[in-house]
Amino acid sequence: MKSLPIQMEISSELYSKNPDSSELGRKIISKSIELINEMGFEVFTFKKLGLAINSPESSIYRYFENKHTLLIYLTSWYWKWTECRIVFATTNVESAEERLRKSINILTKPVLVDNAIFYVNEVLLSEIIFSESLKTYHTKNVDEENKKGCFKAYKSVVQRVSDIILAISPNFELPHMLTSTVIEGAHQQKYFADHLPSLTDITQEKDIISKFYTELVFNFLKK
Amino acid sequence: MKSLPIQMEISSELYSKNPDSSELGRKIISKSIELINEMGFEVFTFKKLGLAINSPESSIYRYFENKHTLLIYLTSWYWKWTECRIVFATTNVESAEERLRKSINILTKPVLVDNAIFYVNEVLLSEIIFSESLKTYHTKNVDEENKKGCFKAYKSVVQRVSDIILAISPNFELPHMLTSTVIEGAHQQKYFADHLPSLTDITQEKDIISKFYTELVFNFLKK
DNA sequence: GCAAAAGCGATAGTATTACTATTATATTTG
DNA sequence: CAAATATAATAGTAATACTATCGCTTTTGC
Repeated sequence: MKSLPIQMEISSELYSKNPDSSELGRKIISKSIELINEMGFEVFTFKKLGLAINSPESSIYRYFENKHTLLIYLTSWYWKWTECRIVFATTNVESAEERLRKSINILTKPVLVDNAIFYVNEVLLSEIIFSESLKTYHTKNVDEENKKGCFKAYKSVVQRVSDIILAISPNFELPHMLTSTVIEGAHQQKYFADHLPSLTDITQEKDIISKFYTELVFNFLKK
Repeated sequence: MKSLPIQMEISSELYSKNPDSSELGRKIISKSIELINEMGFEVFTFKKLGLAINSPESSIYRYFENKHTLLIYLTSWYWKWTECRIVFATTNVESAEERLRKSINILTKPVLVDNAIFYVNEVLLSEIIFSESLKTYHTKNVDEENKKGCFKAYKSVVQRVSDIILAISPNFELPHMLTSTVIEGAHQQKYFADHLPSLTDITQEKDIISKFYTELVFNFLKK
């Protein structure tokens, strides 16, 4: 995708002060993506982030309540952006099968180029999503945060893909289940390949994950 | 399954002192299952556990290095036990298809009765596995813990199911991927049904999850 | 049956994390 | 240019996740 004149509009529930509105805010986003990727989300702290951008911890708290909220922000950003990519990849494509194929491709492969928004490294961000996005909703506060709309962007992507599935098989009753199985499954299989290889079968290229889920879906819908 | 004269043998890497060897140890296991289930793993602490069993925090540390190790222990216990259930359900069953069907059933449904080992409530434990077991390996120390053998019990289950799949489709190249997709997918879909319902399609009975993954697998293998 | 070892309870203490508060200075804005 | 706002610098707090010590009890090994 070439650089597009877009700006991700992130729901104001997800920050205290919009990080897109200031130099410091953009530095927070940019550097946190780098750091979370390097050290992992658990080890990452606002103190370390502050050190890395030469700002006190307390300044970061003006933008985000805590590091968990920041992760939700990053994840939402990613899903908004992914929705854009899906829309661009599928508009004017007549065949619903082809639209689904392209969507699954986008959802199951890590991002390889970085050029949409200058202060966001989409390649690193997608790595974070693949390995850490589970942590956005596997918490004590899921229900509360869900009510606040923290996961809207993700749901919207799932809904969009479900709609494509329904265009292919109008009577299929579990399109959301199928879609979320593919998305989360692809993330997990990549994680397994990197850390617990005996839970997967990846020896060669990792595109096997994408192929696997594509086949899984199309075999299921063709029954 | 009727009560069986078995004892789960848990690798000694997973504890400092074997909790099965003393009253206090068994109380730790028993109560931690209750507490983690009630309050969630994040909120659970050894301090709270100590309070609940009237023992000091420090005594618990004699059994487990930290609460994460305890979760790995519980998870391993569950997988050992699940492997037993799969073995019992599939021995003397001639048809590989039937063996696979039974295995998927065991893997995708939460446990409903509790009677294998007196100090372990298997119903609650399975709830913990469905909602929290991801947290055993989504950490900074995965690789290290994997080397120590912390996930052997889980891998063994995946291997066993993969073997059944290969008995059906000897040339299929991704049996582990398929198996772990089913296990983790079923856990996740239940979690979604409970907390993020728009990511799934569950309105009626939850057995739909089991049916979905059974169909998914058999459609895939029948191609 | 007794000495040595191990297990346990009670308590105290430490380092780190995840914030919150305060104030002075700098920057923006109306 | 005055008022509002943002930031830097620093300090402080509560909770968590351990670690250490010590005296008492129970177990065990001979």
